[in-house]
Amino acid sequence: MLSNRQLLVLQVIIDEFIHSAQPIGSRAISKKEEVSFSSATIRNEMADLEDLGYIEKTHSSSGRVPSEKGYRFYVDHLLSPFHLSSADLNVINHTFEKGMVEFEQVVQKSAKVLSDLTNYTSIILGPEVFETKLKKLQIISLSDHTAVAILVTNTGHVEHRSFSVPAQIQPTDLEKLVNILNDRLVDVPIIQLHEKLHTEVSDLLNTYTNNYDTAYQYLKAALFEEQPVKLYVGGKTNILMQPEFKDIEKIRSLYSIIEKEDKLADLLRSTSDGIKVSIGQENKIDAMQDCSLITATYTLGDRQMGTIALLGPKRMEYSRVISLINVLSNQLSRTFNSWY
Amino acid sequence: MLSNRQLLVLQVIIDEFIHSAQPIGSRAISKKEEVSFSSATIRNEMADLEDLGYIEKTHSSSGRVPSEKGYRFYVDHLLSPFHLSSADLNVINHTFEKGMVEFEQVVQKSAKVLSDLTNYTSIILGPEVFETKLKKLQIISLSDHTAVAILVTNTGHVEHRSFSVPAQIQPTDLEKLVNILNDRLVDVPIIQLHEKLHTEVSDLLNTYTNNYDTAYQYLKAALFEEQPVKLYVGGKTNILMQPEFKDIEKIRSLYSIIEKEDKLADLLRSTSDGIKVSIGQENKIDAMQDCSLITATYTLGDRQMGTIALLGPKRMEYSRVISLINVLSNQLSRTFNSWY
DNA sequence: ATTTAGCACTCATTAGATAAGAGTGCTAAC
DNA sequence: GTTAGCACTCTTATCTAATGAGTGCTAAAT
Repeated sequence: MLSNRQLLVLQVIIDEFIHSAQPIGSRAISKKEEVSFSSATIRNEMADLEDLGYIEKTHSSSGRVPSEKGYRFYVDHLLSPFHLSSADLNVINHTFEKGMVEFEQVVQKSAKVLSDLTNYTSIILGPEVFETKLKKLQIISLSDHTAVAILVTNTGHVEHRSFSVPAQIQPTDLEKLVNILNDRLVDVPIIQLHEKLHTEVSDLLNTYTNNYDTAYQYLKAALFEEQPVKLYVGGKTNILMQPEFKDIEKIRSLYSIIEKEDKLADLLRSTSDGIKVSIGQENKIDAMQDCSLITATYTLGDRQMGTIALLGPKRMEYSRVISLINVLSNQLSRTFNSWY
Repeated sequence: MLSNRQLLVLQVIIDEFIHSAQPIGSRAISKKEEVSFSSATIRNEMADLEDLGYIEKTHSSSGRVPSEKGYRFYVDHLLSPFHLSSADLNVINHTFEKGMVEFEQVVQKSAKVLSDLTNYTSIILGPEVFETKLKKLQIISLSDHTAVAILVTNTGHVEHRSFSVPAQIQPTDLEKLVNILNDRLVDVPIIQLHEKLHTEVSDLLNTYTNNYDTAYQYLKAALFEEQPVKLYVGGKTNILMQPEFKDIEKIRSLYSIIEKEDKLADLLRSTSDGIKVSIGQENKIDAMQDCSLITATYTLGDRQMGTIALLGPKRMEYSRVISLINVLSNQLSRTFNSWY
């Protein structure tokens, strides 16, 4: 169990290091006004903290740097609730106050705000389509052999896909097909669409000429095959500002992860409720071993809807960042809930 | 006027430098099999080439490096037609052979192919909407106070925007409005849409109740206000591989340009027909002073439709890259033309 | 009149050597 | 328990050769 003085010393070291990115020496600590002990005393405490694994030296006579265990302890026990500046709150509120009515827009702006305010890289996943239902399905012929299929959800999301129409299918066939599908599928949750298509609709279609069947195959391929991940990344270049990433090799490996959207999406999707902080090695992904990832979920009703995350160096402004993410994920939840 | 031998020396220097990124010395040149002179002779020629401004030293006793004037001369006069490897051609053909039917898809894939094959950063602008016409306009009510407007062009492009519907407007109002608009505007080129809306339609609408007018204002705002630039960038991280960008500061300033899509779009839009190479200072943009930008246009009929570009270090594989861009822009033109 | 061999000279890069400074760990005194 | 004092360690910066790649020039060879 750490003594109060050890807690204080650890706190000061981490706070200072977060700002300076430089190893912290005993003298620097003893000079802080909340500390009233000599540097020699601090040195003794530091030696103990090092033995316990909370801090490290970069070389035998250097100041101390937080270890991952140190960060972990800091995040779990030393984080005082942070008072966001009214400037920060203003920026966020200002973003949300103009009436946005589209998922994408809201999420994209959120990602931007978050990365701008923190100077880290923001990643937002979702929203997932649990509650979204089919509002309308439509096929519009463009020419004899091409058409575009459009799917609209009750959330205002529009999915579309062009496809080429085989010669044996008439535009009227497509029209009838769409009518049938609309009859049957409107208000069906998107997530069940695939299943419903198989069970209910294909029977129905089989009673008609086989033209419908082919047309249906095409339509299915066009609209439902790939549900691309919706991932929004903001402030990619902020990484370049961090002194811990002055090494091009590190940047490269980190960027190559960020570009792999599906990997990243899986990572965020696996998050459970609430705010979670992964520090360094706690991250499964190799290239993130020098990073911290903070994730929070936003919800619609009691349903988890998506994840909002921030990627930065281990030396993160945890306190402020967690508050910001908190505010923002709540704001997201509130906004989406207000729509339905 | 340069002698044949000077041309040869210049060519070898640039070719070598493009591959090694290292200053080229006289001995290395004299060893090349196409060169049959001693290093001393080469040195004399190099001194002349330097006086003429085609090559430079990095310091007083270093080998030579091409100057921008040298690159310019190389591109203008020394570029032998490059035989693309069949591997390269295969990759490109393979990309285009599966029946893609959507602008976006084609352009996106092209950007990816181009950056993958070259290891530079590809930027594709467009396609512009000269020839595209309105195919269908639609408004779908999502709830009492929100709706989504969808615009479909004859090219299969779908534009959509959610908006909130003021209380005084009824869903039926919207329906009527859309019917009127569809009657009048289908097959009107997108580019004239704005104008036509003002001249023809607003008169028409004014004869009805003013509800239409408000609804129309909303619709206009939702659909036509901002025509976002369609810019596709591939291989952003390839920049990190280039030895000339080992300086974080340079990377940062270059990325900050790439992120400013509108600036970039303006840059590409200003391109005239054919292939154009901008080397270093020839680029207007400060952050690109160490880069070369190669642009080509693709066309629909005789109409310039968009621009395809490649951004890399001045030390670019001009020959190969230009051939690739050529093939790809032709392929783009061919694909689009085959659709209409 | 070219071309080339030879050589002095320049400059970047590297390695070692030294000095300064920051910070520690330990001991002994308070 | 706390602190002053001091030896010790390691980093960083600066300096000095030493090395080597490459040039420019001169004089000889073709």
